[in-house]
Amino acid sequence: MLRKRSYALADQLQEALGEQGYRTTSPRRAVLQAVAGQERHFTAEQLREQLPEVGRATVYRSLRLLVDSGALCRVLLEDGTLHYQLSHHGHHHHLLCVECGSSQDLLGCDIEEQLHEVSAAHSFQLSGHWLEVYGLCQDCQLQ
Amino acid sequence: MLRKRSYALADQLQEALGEQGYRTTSPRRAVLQAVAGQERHFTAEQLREQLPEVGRATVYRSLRLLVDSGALCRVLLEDGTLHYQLSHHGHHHHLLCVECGSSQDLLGCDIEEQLHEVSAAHSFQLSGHWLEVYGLCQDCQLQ
DNA sequence: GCCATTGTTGATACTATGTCTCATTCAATA
DNA sequence: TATTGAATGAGACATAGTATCAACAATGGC
Repeated sequence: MLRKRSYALADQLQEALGEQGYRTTSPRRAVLQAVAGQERHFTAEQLREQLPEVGRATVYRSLRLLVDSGALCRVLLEDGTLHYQLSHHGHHHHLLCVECGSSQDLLGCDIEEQLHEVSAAHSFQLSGHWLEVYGLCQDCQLQ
Repeated sequence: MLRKRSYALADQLQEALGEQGYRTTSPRRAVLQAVAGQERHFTAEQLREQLPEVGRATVYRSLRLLVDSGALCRVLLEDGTLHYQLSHHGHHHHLLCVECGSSQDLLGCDIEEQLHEVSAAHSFQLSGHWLEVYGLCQDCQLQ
């Protein structure tokens, strides 16, 4: 079931890259499948360990490609390490559980709007921002 | 004038560390003076270049000390590099100019409050967050 | 002022997380 | 199927630190 879903997702990612002129190669396909099979955010090295047959540089290159194309987003954990995560929506933020490592997308919030207002008040022309939110998810609060 | 001010600031930092039981040593004093003399955010390596007589490890150790004591804060630039900056206020955020590298503190904003509300709506118990805002400062908009 | 204690230093090795180079390989397409 | 340029992978290099440990030195008690 999961396997089926992640194959479908890998196909979808592959197709998206194809439309951007990138070739279908077997190392690339292996990376896409591994990425599609992740259940949580992951580090580049974690992914690489799952792909001993793919060169290090290729894993990193593929990750960059996926981030640039919007399929993956980078997530900054509280300890400063950078993780990657499948990105289902456009620009959004994450609620990261510091206990179990799960993450929820933070939706339906108008932080952007408020940032625009406050920036304007400082005569600052906003072009981007980075926001991560840390805490305990519902499950971890009970333990 | 600037020199006088940065000596005074260095003294102040030194004193604060002294109260926490840290010793006054000459390498540490050199780092504090260099930090106090920075006009913008800076990287650890930039600081180290200004202090060829101080060991690398000592520069990094002192920076960590200053961050832990609240005198410095870490700033994440848009390119992913980590900089340090004198911290005048408690917890706050930065408006970082992507053109000239200057930064303003983002004050008088209730992002925290809003994050609490939205987290609650997701049944998430907020414990911390990281926010950086990028754009153009007033001066750079004119050019 | 002198000594003992113990925090601090710095040289160096190591780790983590990438990027770059370049000869080789292989996917797309004509 | 021959061509060609994109993609790969081994390995060097870069960046931003942390760990180790012998030697040093700031502080406090005498």
